[in-house]
Amino acid sequence: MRQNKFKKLEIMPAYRLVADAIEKQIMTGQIKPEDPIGTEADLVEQFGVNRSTVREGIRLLEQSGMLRRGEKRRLYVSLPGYDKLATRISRSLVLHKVTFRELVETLEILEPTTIALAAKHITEEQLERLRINVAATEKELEDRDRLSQLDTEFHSIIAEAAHNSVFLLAREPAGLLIYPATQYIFEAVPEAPSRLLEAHKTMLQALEERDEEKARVWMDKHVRDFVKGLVRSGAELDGQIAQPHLAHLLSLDTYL
Amino acid sequence: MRQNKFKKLEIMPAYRLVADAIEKQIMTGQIKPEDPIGTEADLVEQFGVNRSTVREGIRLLEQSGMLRRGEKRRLYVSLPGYDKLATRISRSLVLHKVTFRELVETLEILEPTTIALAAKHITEEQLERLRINVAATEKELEDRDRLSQLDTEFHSIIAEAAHNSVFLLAREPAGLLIYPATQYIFEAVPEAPSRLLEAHKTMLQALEERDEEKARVWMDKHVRDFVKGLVRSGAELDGQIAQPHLAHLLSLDTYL
DNA sequence: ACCAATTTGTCCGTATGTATG
DNA sequence: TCATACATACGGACAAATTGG
Repeated sequence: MRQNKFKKLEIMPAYRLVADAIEKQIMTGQIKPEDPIGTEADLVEQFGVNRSTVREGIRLLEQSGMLRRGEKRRLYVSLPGYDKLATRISRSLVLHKVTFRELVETLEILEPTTIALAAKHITEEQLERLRINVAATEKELEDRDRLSQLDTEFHSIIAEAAHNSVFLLAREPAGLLIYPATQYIFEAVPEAPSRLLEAHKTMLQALEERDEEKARVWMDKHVRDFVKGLVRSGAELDGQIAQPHLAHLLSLDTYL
Repeated sequence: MRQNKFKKLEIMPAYRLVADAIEKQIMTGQIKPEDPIGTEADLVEQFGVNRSTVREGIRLLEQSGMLRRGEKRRLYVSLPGYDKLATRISRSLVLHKVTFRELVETLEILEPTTIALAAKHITEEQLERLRINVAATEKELEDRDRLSQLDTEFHSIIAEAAHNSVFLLAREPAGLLIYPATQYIFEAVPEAPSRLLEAHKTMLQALEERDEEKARVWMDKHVRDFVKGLVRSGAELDGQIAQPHLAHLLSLDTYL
C-alpha cells in the first residue's frame, strides 16, 4: 500500500487568500469598523499580487459587508448591516423553496416572544416611531400597498425594541418574506385592514403600559388572524412563495 | 422654482450591474440551481464588458453563495448553503459585539421550541444520527474539545429534525456561537460532562418516544443548566464573546 | 498516453473620470 | 485652475489546468 502521509493540500486562488487575510484581521479585531484600509496600490504592495487580484478579493468582502467604499471612495472596514443580511437570508430561503407553513410556524413562535421582550425593553423613541406608524396606518387604510409596507415596518420596530440582535436577525428574514403578503389578504378579506389596525393599536397600547402579557396575547391573536387571512386569500400553506410576493426583495438590488 | 422632472439616476459600477443581472435571473427562476452559466468569455460577450469586470461581478455572487465553481471548474448556479449562511451571520453578530445575554436569551426560547417541533417531525435516520452522537459523547467524556463539538452537533441535528428551514436558520447562528463555550464550562464545572450526557440521553429518549412535552421540559432544563455553568465558568453575561470562543469560526475560512 | 483547444487564474499596461489640495 | 491620487474599466498576455479528442 502506498503511504498516505500527506494531507491534501489546500489550494486556493490568490484572491481568496487576500480576502481571508483581511477578514481574519477584521474578525480578530486587529482592524476595526471604520478603520481605513489602504488603497488598492497599498494592498498590491503588501500582498505582493496584482491589482486585479486584489480587486477580486475586495469584492468578496464588499459583498459580505465587511468592507465598503466610504467617503472619498476609500476602503473602510464596515459592520455588515442587519438589513442587508436579512435580505440575503430571505433570498436564500426563497431559493430553497421555503413554504408558507414554515414561515408562519416560525412567526407564530417568534412574534409573541419578540413583543414580550419589547414590552420590557422598548424605549420612548421607539414607542414614538410606533405611534407614527400606527397613525399612518390609520390614515392610509385604503392604500393596500402602503399598508403592507407599514405592517412590515411595525413588526420590525417591535423586533428592534426587543433589544436583542440575535433575536432580531432570527425573525427579520421571515418577516420580510411574509408580511408583504398582507397585501393579498386585503384583496380577499375586506375587513382585514380595520382588524389589522385594531390589533396594532392595542399592541402599541400594551407596549406603552409595559404590559407583557397583554402584548403577547394580542400578538398571538394577530398572527393567527394573519394566517387565517392568508389561507382565505388563496395561499397554499404547503406551497412556496409566489413571484409577486417577492417583488420588493428583487427591487432592493439598488442599495444592496 | 427649478423643475424637478428627473429622478436621481442610479449610478452603479459595471461589475455590480453584472452581478445584479445574473442574480435577478436566478431569483426569478429563469436560471435554476445546478444550471451551468457560460464561461467568462461568454459573459464578456453577453454583457459587453471586459473580462476583469465580469470576474469582479462573479466574486460578488460567489460570496453570497449563488454561484460556485463546480466540476470542471465551470460556473454553476448554486443554492446558498445554510451552514455557510449561518457562519456569516455568526461572524456579523460577533462584529456587532453580541453579548452572551442576547445569545442565551434567544436560545432559552428557541431550543425548547425546536425540540418540540423535532419530536413531531424527526425521521428515523436523524434519530440514528443522534444515537451515534450520544454514543460518541459517552465514549469521549474526557475529551473536552471533542465533547463541545459533539454538543454543537447534537443541537444542530435536532434543529434539522424540526424540518423547518426558517427555524433552522433562525437558531443556527446562536448555536454556533454559544455551544463551543461548553468547553470552558467543563473546565470550571467538573460534573458538567456527565450532566450534559444525561440530558442528551433523556432528550434522545423523549424524541424516540415522540414525547413533545418531555423533550421540551428537558431542553429547557438543559439550557438553563448551560447558562448556570457559563456563569460559573466566569463568563460575563453582559460582556461580548471572547476571542478563544471564536477559533472555530475563524478556521472555517478554508471551505467558505 | 499524447496532442490541440479551451478556460481559468494571474499579471501588465493604459485610459478615463473624479475627488483632493 | 492645475496637478496629483485613486478607483473604475479596458485590452492584451501567458502559464497551468482541463477538456476533448
